[in-house]
Amino acid sequence: MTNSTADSPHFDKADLKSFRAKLKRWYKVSKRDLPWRKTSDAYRIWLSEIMLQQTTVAAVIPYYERFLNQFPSVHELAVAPESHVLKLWEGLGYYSRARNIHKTAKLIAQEFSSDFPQSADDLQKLPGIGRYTAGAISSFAFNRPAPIVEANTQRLYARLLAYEDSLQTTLAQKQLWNFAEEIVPQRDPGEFNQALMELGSQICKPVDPACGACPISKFCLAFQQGRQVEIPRPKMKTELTDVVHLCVALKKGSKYLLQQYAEGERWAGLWDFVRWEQNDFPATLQTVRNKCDTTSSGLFEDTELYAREFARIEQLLADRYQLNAKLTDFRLSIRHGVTRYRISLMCFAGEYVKGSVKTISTSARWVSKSELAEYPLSKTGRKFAESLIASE
DNA sequence: AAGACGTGGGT
DNA sequence: TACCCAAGTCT
Repeated sequence: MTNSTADSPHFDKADLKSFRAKLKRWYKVSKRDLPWRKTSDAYRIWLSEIMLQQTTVAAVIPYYERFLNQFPSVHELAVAPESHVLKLWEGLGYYSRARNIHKTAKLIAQEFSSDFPQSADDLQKLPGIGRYTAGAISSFAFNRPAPIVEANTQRLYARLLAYEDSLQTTLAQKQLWNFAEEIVPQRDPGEFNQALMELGSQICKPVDPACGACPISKFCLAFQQGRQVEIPRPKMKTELTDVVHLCVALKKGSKYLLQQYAEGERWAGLWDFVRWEQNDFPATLQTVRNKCDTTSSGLFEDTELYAREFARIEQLLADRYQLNAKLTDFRLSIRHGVTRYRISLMCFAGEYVKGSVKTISTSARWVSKSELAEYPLSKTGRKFAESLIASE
């Protein structure tokens, strides 16, 4: 092997052959028994790859099973309404994946008579399929010798090459893809690629890599130099921004007001109670929240505090949506992170009085308690809904 | 080309 | 607690 800045091949022929053989032998006995490894059905491979984007295996498995149960083939998926797809995706995150997988299913059913393209280049033209996913489907399902680079293999390649520079640059990515291209075999490329990923996740871990158990450590430049813990270089960390959201479950009779997030908004396609960002959050409410976080008893006795704060939220609702309501309850405070935001969400409940709900959203609906279960809600929306249902 | 996009688990 | 990370893609 040569150093990481060189563009010449990193393995000679003999090394490469030995590398592949050792990796293969290791994978045969070490591979995990995962649902999507029991099939070569392109539809199932595709679904698993989309679900696994930025998502852990443990989180995916139950979603994968449920999804397949509901949509056994691309046809069933293609003819389903988008809301059903989103409902099955609820809680998994990155919901554009669900919208794209549906879009692509329709394309494949209609334009390709339900047959998946086999080449990585053609696959990559489809919504939600980038270079990695295209290579994965092409190699796993069709045994085409397409290279792959994702989190596990990226780390593995970087260590094999003792790649010192940041991996986030265009140049680094290009070099990693070149390396992947060099090592992928003509014979059993799918198994080879999966073996690389498995090795990356089980042995060549981000922290505390198990080099002692690694079948290919003798080819690893980082290991030879004792630098496997410092390679790859850690990513630059991004600052978190604190934001505050207010959320109100407005009730008219026995129905709650729900709105659907629009295209381009966070949680697009999902539904939630009336909810908005309110960063000039009154300090007094901050106090309420803190009290709620630390103790629940005693909080609800302070009726005066509540009367004052409810009035404030009612005013915000009126100003913002020309919607009149009578708040009755401070239900819960939820904190959660979304990428680079840390959201403090305060959830209130109350009775609708008057005003047009169209001012909230063009797709606002009054929904009964039982119907609530059928709508795809955001994570926090679901928590809130559960707490409302529990106390009814 | 940097930033947006969600959530849960591990340390 | 706070921070890091996970089978990326899109704009």
